[in-house]
Order: sequence, then C-alpha cells, then structure tokens
Amino acid sequence: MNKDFIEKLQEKGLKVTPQRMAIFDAIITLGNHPTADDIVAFIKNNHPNISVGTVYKVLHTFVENNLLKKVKTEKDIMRYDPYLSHHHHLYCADTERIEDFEDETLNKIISDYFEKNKIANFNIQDIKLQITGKFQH
Amino acid sequence: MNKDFIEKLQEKGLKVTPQRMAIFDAIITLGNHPTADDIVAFIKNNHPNISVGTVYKVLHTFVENNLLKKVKTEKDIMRYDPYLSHHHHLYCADTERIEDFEDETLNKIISDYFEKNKIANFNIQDIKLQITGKFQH
DNA sequence: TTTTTAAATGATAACTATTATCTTTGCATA
DNA sequence: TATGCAAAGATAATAGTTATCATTTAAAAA
Repeated sequence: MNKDFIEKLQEKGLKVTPQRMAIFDAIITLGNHPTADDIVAFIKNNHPNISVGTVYKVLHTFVENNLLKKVKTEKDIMRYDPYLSHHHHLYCADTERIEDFEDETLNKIISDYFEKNKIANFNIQDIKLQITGKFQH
Repeated sequence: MNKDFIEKLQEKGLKVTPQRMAIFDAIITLGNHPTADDIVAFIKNNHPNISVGTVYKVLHTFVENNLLKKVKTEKDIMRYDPYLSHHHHLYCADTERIEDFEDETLNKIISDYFEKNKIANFNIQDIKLQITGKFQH
C-alpha cells in the first residue's frame, strides 16, 4: 500500500517525492521483477519528464535503504524485487519470467538441516532457492 | 585436468586453441568465479597479445556449449563457474567472494520435498541454493 | 505562511562491461 | 601448395549504469 511506503520513506529520513512514488508504484504494478528500463518505460506514460538518471538513483537509494532488493540473475541487467519478506524465486528456463515462491515448511526443513549440519567456517545469514524450470501455460 | 578439457572441446567440435586453453586455465587457477576482466588480467601475464574481444567470445562459446556456467549475482558484471556438477554457492555478505558448496544429503531432502509438494504450474529442472553469510577468517 | 536549506531531480556527459564487425591468421584437408 | 573455415585480433559500437552539476523542491524552521 502506498501509505505504508510513504511511512517507510519517512522512517528512513527520505523525502517523499512524486518520482519516488511513481517508481515504487511502477515496480508493484509491473510485477515480474522489472529492470530499470521497464520502469522508465512504464513511468514515461504518466510522467513523461522523468529522467533516466533519477530512476537509477532512486532505485539505488531504495536498495541501500532496504526498501527494494536486487534480484540475482545471470544477466548483466539489474532487476528489482519489492517484496521484502523472505522468499525464493522461480526462474523460467526459457524466458525472463521470475516468480516469487514462498514455503514456510520448506524454509523450516532447510534451516533445521543447517542447525544440525553447520558449514565449516561460514555463518549463514540467509538462504534462498533459485528454482529453474518451466511454467505450464 | 587439461586433457579432459581438450577432449571436451573436441567432442563439441570446437577447435583447441592456445587462447581457449589459457582462458580455461585462468578460470581454474583464479578460482572464486572470476569476471571476464579478472581473466584478461591474469592471461595478459603470459599471453600479452590476447584480445579482450576474444576472451568474451570464448567465454560465450564455453557457456553455450556447457563447458562453463554463468554465476547468478546482484551485480551487472558476469562471473563464471567451471564446475559443472550440481552444487550451490556461498556468497559473502561483505565481499565478492563466492565459494562452491556441495551436499548430497541436502539435495536429496529438497528433491524429496518437491516430489511430495509439487509447485502448481511449474516443472522443476534445477534447484540451487544461494547461501549468504560471512566466512570466518 | 514565508523563509531557509539540504536533499532530490533533470540534463548531460562519462564510464564500464559487453557485443558486433570485419580483416587477418592458423590449421586441417583436398 | 591451394582451399576453406573456424577462430583471433583490432576496432568501433552499443547498452546499461554512474557521475556531475545547475536547478528545483520537500520539509523543517522562523
């Protein structure tokens, strides 16, 4: 919700600007973990004067302030994820589609496993699954 | 081993060239899933005339022929992984270090779990864990 | 409400990683 | 030795992103 997001900006001491709201809104509306370019294209419809540099700067600010996460991919194009709760990703083997995947039971199984089987010389902070495959159409 | 790699090139109908051998050798020697730039820098020592374009082309050819994998990261710089057997990655939360992680028991637990709990409208081909945390020094 | 000021935006240029193009080179085979 | 073709090298081009800096704006202070 936008009100929540405004509060989050304020908590972080960030100014609430129309550009920032439009960018966050674009990411939510677009879905599929958009690229900077996707976001620019979408925003240009309603907000034709926005600068590309601003979009990059805002995305960077959001990531630094944990309002957005970068998505790991095998491409040199950055993608962004607005859902901050712990979740995994389904990657389409053939297309650029990336979907969110949540499964608390599985998370528990994995974290229990690592409780019993520590990795030598490594403290785990976070575990994410990247599940590659094909969506059924 | 280099002999194995030569055979792999030949199996794929790719010519065995000094550049290709040097690039593969660099990736193995460098470890830590190097970038194209890391590879160029390393090779320049013994092989000062190699062209950057060639390195990119060779990396691309290797990835296309499944002799190398791209590593998923949150950066717009590509990194490459020479180990083709199924494994996971440990990502350092603070540095660019990425280590390989293998655990057959865990793989079994996860694949058993997904046998019993299919994801709706999605056929899984591969599951990788990205484990973020800190290495103990 | 007006003023102040620090932060954010927009326009532009710069930069970096990567890819494309095109000529030349190096081998294998005829 | 000549031919064909994949691969390498040099260079230019492109794409995505970051930096710079003057201008504008949100929000705190007066």
